[in-house]
Amino acid sequence: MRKNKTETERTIQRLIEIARNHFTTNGYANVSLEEIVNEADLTRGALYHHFKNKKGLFLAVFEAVQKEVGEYVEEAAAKSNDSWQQLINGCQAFLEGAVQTHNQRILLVDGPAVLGWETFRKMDEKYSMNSLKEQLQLMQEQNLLKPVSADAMTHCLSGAMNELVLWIADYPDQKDKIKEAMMVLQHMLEGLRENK
Amino acid sequence: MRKNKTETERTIQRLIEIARNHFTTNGYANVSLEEIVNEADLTRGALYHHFKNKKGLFLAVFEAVQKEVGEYVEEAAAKSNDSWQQLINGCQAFLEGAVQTHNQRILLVDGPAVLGWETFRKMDEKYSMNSLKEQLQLMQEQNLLKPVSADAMTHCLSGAMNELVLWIADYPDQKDKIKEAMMVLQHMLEGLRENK
DNA sequence: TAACATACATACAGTATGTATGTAAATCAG
DNA sequence: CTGATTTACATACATACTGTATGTATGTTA
Repeated sequence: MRKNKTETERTIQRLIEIARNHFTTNGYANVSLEEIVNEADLTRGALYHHFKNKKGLFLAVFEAVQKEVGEYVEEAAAKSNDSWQQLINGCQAFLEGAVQTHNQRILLVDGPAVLGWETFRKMDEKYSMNSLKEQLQLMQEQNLLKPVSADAMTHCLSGAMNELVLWIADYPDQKDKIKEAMMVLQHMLEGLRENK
Repeated sequence: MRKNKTETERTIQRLIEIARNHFTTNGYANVSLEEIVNEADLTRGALYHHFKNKKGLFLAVFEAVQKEVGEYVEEAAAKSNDSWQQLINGCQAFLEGAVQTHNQRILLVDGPAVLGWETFRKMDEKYSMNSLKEQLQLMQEQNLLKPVSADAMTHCLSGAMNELVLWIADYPDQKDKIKEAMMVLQHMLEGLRENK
């Protein structure tokens, strides 16, 4: 080979990064692979060597973004020992993480449409949704939450936050909007809290 | 002209209906206009005469679906005089309406991606979201809801329901899932209720 | 060093959108 | 009633993009 393994890996990462930029700013459908490989000083042959097709490239980008946000959420949640506070921290971190750098377009707009709802949901469950669900189930076992369907709760919360992200992303004063959103979320969660 | 006005209108409606079927079953990106016009015994020329482009056709379909669901929601809400019950009725009707006949793919998956988030949100606000927001604001004025951002509440609820629809749609026992979802929604709304 | 694999480049085929142009029928003007 | 114009399409074509097949140089391994 012309290049050693790390060099090749860097090529792949570079393609992912460039693609990520294009996808976030122009949207999946409006991005041609030619633009991407041009910027990477490669040809489409190289791209198709490393990725199955356009969707495959998007999948790689999607995973990267999701992993990034997921880690940010976990990190924030871990800052507290109180289950309830962990949930709140995680929610806020998700809003913050998904809003920034227009991740939301990849995660929430193009993601479902390009990958298909089935694939999208599997990915979402694997990363962000799963940890949320586990947290909610844990809290149910601790009698902190009412004994209603954890699945429904998970999707309810997840959906609420996804939409809130897209709402927030449109405003310049995102800090304020995140506060407003968190107020609502906290109240809603209170409704699910088990009253002792 | 070869045809009178109603005849022309019927051509347009036929195209919208056929397109709707194709979009719901195959998704926007996997539908070629040729398939659609073939089924309508027309050519793409006809389609481009009545619609600006593929996106324009989708927009027409999207509007039709949204209007349909919106009317179903309004109708359900109007069955009660109690504001709180109206909200509950409306929420349930939305779940039912959006779930059926795979409307969800057009409304919630392809919609944002194809139209772009901007356009999608405008449409969504014009139809479904607007009535929800008005209802929430009304309830706030009646001191039924806590005085938190009505915007945030609207998006929160709307997002929750959207995601719930997509979750529910995957199950054969949708009636049960809708019940589960409504349980969670009602609890969450309780958290937003103003305690006298 | 010969066989093979890797990392690309190049060329091409297929398919889809969108546009420009053509045409028959219907309506309208006088 | 007849010529002009508009409507509702069809046809033909230009363009763009994806995906695939093939070629090639370079590195690796036996």
